[in-house]
Amino acid sequence: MQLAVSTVIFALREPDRRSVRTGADTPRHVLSLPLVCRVREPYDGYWALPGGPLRGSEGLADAAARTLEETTGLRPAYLEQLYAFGDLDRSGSPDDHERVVSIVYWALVGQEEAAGARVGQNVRWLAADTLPDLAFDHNLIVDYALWRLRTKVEYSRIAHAFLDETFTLKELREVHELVLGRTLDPANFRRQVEASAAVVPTDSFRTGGRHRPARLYRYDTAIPPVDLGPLARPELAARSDS
Amino acid sequence: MQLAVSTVIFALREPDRRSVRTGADTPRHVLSLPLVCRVREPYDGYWALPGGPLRGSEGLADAAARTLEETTGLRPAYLEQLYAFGDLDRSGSPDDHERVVSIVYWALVGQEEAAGARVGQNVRWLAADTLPDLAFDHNLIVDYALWRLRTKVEYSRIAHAFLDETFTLKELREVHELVLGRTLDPANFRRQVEASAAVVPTDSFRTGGRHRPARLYRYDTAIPPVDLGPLARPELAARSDS
DNA sequence: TAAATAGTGTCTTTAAGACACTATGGA
DNA sequence: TCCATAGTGTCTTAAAGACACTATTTA
Repeated sequence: MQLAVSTVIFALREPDRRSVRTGADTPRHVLSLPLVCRVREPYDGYWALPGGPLRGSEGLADAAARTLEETTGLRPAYLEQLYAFGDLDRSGSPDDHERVVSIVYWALVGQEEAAGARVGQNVRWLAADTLPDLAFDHNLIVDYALWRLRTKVEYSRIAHAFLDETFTLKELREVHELVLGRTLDPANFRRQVEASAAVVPTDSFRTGGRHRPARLYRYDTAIPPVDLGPLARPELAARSDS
Repeated sequence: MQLAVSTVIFALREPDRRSVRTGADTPRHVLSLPLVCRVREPYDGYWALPGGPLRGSEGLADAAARTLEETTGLRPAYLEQLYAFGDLDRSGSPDDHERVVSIVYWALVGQEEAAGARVGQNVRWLAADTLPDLAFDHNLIVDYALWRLRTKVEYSRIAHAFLDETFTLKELREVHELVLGRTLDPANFRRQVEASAAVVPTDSFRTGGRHRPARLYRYDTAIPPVDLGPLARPELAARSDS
């Protein structure tokens, strides 16, 4: 029996230049995740989630953060356990009866951090909504992580993890719109965010557009991004603000 | 490295006869869970969650259902993965550096089923809100399971798992009240349940009280109890109605 | 017929959503 | 000066909660 730890890493990235849509209302960012190309059987040549075996001296979340760092050079702004997969038919090849239990985490990476992502030899970022067939049951795992991300964005503060330290309410709203896949009313969104006390206004403004500058807000770090109940010990790696 | 599967099993049981409160408004049932007394170090003599190592030929949920059956003879009406615990300091004894990763499930058992629970030599049911110090990190695990149960009761249909095939709306409301620890308005509760279409009225009534008989409802099995998104394959063991 | 719970009606409060409106910096 | 977005006001709708009220059975 093998025990592995894998991570579904989400970031908002510049869309591929080869992308067809370059119209006026094309969103500037695409929800993407880094995948690793397998170089041996089973699933030789298929894309797979970054991960690896659990080492003897690290916790589960540590292992997730380590493989995340090894494949992308990034540090996550948010990290949470997703699910433990341990069915017997996961290996794909019916010959192989070696059982693999995968404890999967999911992570969010900020814009600034993601921009400097190291792209290794066998690593590529793919858009989350147009994934090819992945190795093992990794399509199911990504689908589940996407579902968790979408449901959690609506009742928690994890959307901030995609942004830099300060941001306008429009930028925060666009993160929600990108994740949820639908537009949100700017006026109502503003009121909800302000009422939730999740963000704190700063004295700075984002200028440059052909319009009135927008106030910059910052995340109130005193408020935890999600309510994990008794599991409140944060597995969230500290943000690299340096 | 060892991989174990444990289960937090909840049922509503008759309160202990030794219980102090026998006043008029004492609730008839208590949220309880079966625990196993350890007979060796570490934590010799402490109560612990039922569980055991994962066998080579079974899935994770199968292992949870198996240990549940072995310790209590019961079949769960609801079974869901809770969390994977794998920190390095879980063993309790600082000498023992053997790492144990526990994949924990939580289960709900119906009233009829729980009434016939087999009580083994080292098994005892304890009230969930007055637990003693348990072995390992099992207090934290139970706290988290309780938190999940309480939050999930409010937006899903798992409360039905505690009841028999047919039940009155008062009985369903009392389950919610017992789990949530507060009273609910009967009129509003009735409307919410009816609006959710989770239950179907039958033509039978519960008679016997010194009052108007209450209509019996049954759970609409066509509606899944929870929304697990892409993980919708049910891990719920079928209810033993025989 | 009275006790006790089943079940209904309706008012208030709160939050979400739709959408018109004012404010202001920059081309 | 006008465009584009920032930001505000307000109406409608839906849901939750409080609580008075009627209905029906058994002791």
